[in-house]
Amino acid sequence: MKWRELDGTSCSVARSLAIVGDRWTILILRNAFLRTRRFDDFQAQLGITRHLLASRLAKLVKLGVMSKVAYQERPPRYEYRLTEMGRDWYSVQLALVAWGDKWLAGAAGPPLEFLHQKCGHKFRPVTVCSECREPLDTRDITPIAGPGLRPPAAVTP
Amino acid sequence: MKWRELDGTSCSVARSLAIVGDRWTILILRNAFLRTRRFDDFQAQLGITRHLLASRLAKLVKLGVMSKVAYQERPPRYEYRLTEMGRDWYSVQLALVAWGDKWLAGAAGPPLEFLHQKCGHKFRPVTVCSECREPLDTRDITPIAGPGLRPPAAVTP
DNA sequence: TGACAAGGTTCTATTTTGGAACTTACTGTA
DNA sequence: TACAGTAAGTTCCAAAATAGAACCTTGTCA
Repeated sequence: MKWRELDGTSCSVARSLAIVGDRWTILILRNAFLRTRRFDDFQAQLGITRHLLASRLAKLVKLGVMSKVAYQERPPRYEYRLTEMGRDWYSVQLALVAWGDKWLAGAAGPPLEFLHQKCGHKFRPVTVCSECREPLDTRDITPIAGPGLRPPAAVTP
Repeated sequence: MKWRELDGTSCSVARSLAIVGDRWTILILRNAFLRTRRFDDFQAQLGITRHLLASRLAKLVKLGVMSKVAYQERPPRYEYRLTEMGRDWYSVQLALVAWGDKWLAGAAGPPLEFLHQKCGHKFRPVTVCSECREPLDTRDITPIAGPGLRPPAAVTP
């Protein structure tokens, strides 16, 4: 299977990956959350080649995850900002950070911690059920067919 | 920057990506959560080439995300199961599914829905603060240096 | 006039994938 | 005994993506 066939599958994981499924894209978003906005800043911070950066940013803009906004007219200069869709990616990033902190940080502890302004505490993100607010565990969850499911269901669930 | 340099960086996103940062790996884990365990089943369900599947499974085993267990002796046959580290990946997958469902499912609705056995309801995963249990919003969160932070902090946060 | 800046594009070499066929070690059937 | 089948890989070559560096464009500033 080629990658461009992925977003046609009937699976939200696959469809998400068709957009953000390469590592550079995820790192670009990470830095966008840390307030990076300009081409040269992304390039310097990430060490990505300019060629790939241009193509990834264009893709993110095309798909609505970021928007390209002129911040001056002469000469024309642009910056890249997260859209609402892009800001919403934050929950995935938090989950990714939590996983890395738990399993990969080792004895040194996590490289970054997070402060929740609303309550003033350092926190970990916890994924809970929208209905009962209990933390979710794999074994308590049963996937069922949704309205958008297309066959072949068993092949690409 | 080459990919093998990534896991040396002082960032949990980058370190996580060094393990699960390609699309096939994430799809392998997706199917593992749907109870796939054997080489040929992964291959048939995903349409991945056998070559890549072998290399990705080997990597997941080496890094402790999955384990390779013999399920018969003669002839020797193996299956791949999620370890605790692998099962813990589920929160990331849930976040990914939720993002895809929200932004990519379109009018048809999500392809899969999830039932929470504990409360009996269909649910969405919600990411909340471990301290105050309020849902997290990007703008309420401030990253601060953690114990595992190594310079250059500004370059690869 | 020349140096500098931001935001790209173009070029080639290297690395990674995709696709298909082949291998190994056994089992079950004719 | 020969032959087909199964699970889990490995090998090979062609096609696609990435890395690294240089170059281009439009403008400002000294």
